[in-house]
Amino acid sequence: MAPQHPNPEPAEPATLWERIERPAKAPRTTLSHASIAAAAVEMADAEGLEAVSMRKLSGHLGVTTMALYRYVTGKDELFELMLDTAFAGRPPAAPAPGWRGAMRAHAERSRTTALRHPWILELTATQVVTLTPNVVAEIDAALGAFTAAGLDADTAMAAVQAVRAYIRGALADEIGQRELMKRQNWSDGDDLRHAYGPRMNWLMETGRYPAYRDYTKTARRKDDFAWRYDFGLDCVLDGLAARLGI
Amino acid sequence: MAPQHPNPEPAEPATLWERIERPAKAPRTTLSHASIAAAAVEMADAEGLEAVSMRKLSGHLGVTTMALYRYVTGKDELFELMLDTAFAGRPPAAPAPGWRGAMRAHAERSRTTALRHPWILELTATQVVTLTPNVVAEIDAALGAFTAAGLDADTAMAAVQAVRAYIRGALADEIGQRELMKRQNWSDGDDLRHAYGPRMNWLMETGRYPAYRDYTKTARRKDDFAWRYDFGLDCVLDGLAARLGI
DNA sequence: ATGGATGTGAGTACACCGTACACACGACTG
DNA sequence: CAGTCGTGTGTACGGTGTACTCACATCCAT
Repeated sequence: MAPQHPNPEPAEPATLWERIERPAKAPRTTLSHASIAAAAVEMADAEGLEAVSMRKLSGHLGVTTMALYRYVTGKDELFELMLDTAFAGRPPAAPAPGWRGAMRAHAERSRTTALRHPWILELTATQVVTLTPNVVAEIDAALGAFTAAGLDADTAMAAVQAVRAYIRGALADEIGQRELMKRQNWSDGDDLRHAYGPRMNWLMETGRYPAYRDYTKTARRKDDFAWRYDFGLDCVLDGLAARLGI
Repeated sequence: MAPQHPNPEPAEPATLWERIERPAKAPRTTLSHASIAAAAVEMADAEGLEAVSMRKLSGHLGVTTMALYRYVTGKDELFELMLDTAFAGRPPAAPAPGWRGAMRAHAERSRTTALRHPWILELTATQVVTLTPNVVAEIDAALGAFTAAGLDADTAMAAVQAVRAYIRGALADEIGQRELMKRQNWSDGDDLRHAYGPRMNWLMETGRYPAYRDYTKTARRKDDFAWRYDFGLDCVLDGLAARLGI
């Protein structure tokens, strides 16, 4: 055992964001948090989240696998980095009037981001820590919009969570369906339901799901994602307005 | 190459649920879909979803790994089986009056199930196919509740999806926070925020998130999950009632 | 009753994954 | 000019999902 250093640990910066902030000495400048994150996001966009492995990512960057671990303590932190990158560069606070406008803008931005980076939903469900700087900024803005309307901290957070919960769930639904269609090169939802059929048909044949069966036969807006998204969002916002008197 | 059978493939049952239905000849009866699913659910409940591997599961069942593949085409189908099992045995349609009662019951059942099997949310986000028989039954019941109130198929589905989207998102939030607390043996949310601190504190110190910072200091119901859940649910239901005139 | 068909579980093997560890290089600081 | 420390390299280990082949138990038709 070596001379046994007196201080067990000097003062490791510990958190990822703190480490990023100070620009590092830069002896060799091949890699950076930004370049790693960008490459990972690109890979996930193109081939899906499960295609992002430390090996493939390092190969894509022309670097050994273990080099990544200088910037990231493990794959979890890589995911955090990706998440924050996906939510970066979005309009800080669109010129929307009142809390309602702010929440609509928030919802629209969320959908745009999720459609561009479908793996986000998978990530936020798996990941333990999802509160990256850009995500916190988003929540902070929403929170501010409600407190500005006169709500106390608890109620404002409850309102924010109600809206964000809906957004998250609705997007998870939509993305899930879209990914299923994409995976099979289907353009139309009818294709989906047709080849989804082997399972769905059999289930429907059992006659146990009359309402669902009726829906599949008579519905017309089965693929109108945007309409359904806005419809649900309006319900939540209406409910908030009525219930909180704002 | 053997005599080259004329029919390339006789007629494989293909879908998991179809295969389950017919009980199979049963030459050896060590395993069954039910026993596999039950063991997997038990493992996931106890040690988390990531602890469920084909090897560990087979070991737990006293069987070789590959034996499982006689009942399941791959891990995806195992997950499907688990999902369906988790949603099984729930009261088919509680004696709740009207669509509103039905949706409240639906929401409560969903929360109970999610708290009992936290891995469900992780699963539905990752899984391509989440429409297992028991899940479809749930949707069918909800759909029926709305059509009974006079809604057409499209609107009824939009309403169902609005409610289910909120439920899904809200539970994902709650479960995520609870899992984070459980993972560290924290009992209180303050513990969470305290040790979450290294990251959170630093972010807050930047002063970039005034509203969020204010919330962390003045809020009192930070851990009242049930209250927030019901609050958001009521908002959605109020919005539906007002917007659809039901 | 008996012989073959049929499905079951065993065993082996492969490719891939995340990451721990020890080492070599090279630019900045003194 | 010399030393240091951050940076990237190489190797290795344990774990994963699953494809393939083979021995055997059970049931059905004879």
